Amino acid sequence: MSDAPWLDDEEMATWLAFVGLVSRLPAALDGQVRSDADVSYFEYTVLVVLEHAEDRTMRMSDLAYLANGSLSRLSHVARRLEQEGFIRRFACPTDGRSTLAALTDAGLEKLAQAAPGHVKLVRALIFDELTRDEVRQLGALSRRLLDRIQP
Amino acid sequence: MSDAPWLDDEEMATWLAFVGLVSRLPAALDGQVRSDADVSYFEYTVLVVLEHAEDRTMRMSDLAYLANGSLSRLSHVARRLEQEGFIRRFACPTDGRSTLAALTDAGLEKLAQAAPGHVKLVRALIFDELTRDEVRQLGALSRRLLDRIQP
DNA sequence: TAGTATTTATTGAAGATTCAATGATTTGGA
DNA sequence: TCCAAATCATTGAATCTTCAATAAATACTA
Repeated sequence: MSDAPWLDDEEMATWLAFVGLVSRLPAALDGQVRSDADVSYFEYTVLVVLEHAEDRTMRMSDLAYLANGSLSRLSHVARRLEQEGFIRRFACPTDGRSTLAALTDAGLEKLAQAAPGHVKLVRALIFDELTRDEVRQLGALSRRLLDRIQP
Repeated sequence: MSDAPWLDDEEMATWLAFVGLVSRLPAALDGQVRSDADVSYFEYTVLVVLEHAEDRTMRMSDLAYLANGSLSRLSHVARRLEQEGFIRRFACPTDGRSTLAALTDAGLEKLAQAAPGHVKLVRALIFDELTRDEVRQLGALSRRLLDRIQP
């Protein structure tokens, strides 16, 4: 129980900066899509994932996974998005347990509202700060750390 | 409005991994402190920040900043933490607008409950995966990106 | 094939966070 | 000094998320 050595100074400094980033970035992203298109960042992500799916359609559980959220969270959000006409849901023809969600034209317009500002913000916050090598570094590190977390 | 070029493949791959990490890490951290000590990760962070403050005491607004949360969020959380006896609040003697929050002995015990598991998890998820050079890389990148977000 | 376990999705309730409004105090300038 | 502006913190309402329970369909196994 006590066999894990504490972090040294360099690890601690890294951890503080990294966890600060992880804590603050979501609010920054959320603010932009909310003011540009009146959706949360999670809602925006759901729409983006659907946009890139075949037939703009995807199973709820796959959608939840790719949007980095729980199925329950997605289910609540999908109800709201469907009520506002940005997605529609229907039973999966090949597996009776599944529900498919599809992006509507209105949802596509919603995306068009938020996307330019989103790209601009991601550039301003992340990529304008990094050299090409650093982009590769960040990508490689992120993929490895993500693999440790994924269930 | 359309002068921001879209992300290229390498940037997009980096962004997807990074935003996935940012989305999923909080839940992983939250799960550990919640099961070890029945506090949220934000509550845990508040206690940790207080632990390292002079006299284990700090102004609410400074505490909110260092714990990476809004003042309103802290205010709600502080009420809960105070009710459970982990912190106490009192008026600042030098500035009548300010409230000071102090960690109690019970709060210190609470920290002791969560800290070993937290260090172990942070090691398992982050530092066990990285070489010393990569720790420095991640720290340097995180600090620069954090500086772009800070208000 | 029957019966059990697993997967998929939704729901309602409980709890947490955000937003806007409020109040109190201090700061700064006329 | 006095007044307006800014700072600090709290609160309640609205919204969002999590958790546990439920239900339906499919997969597995004897």
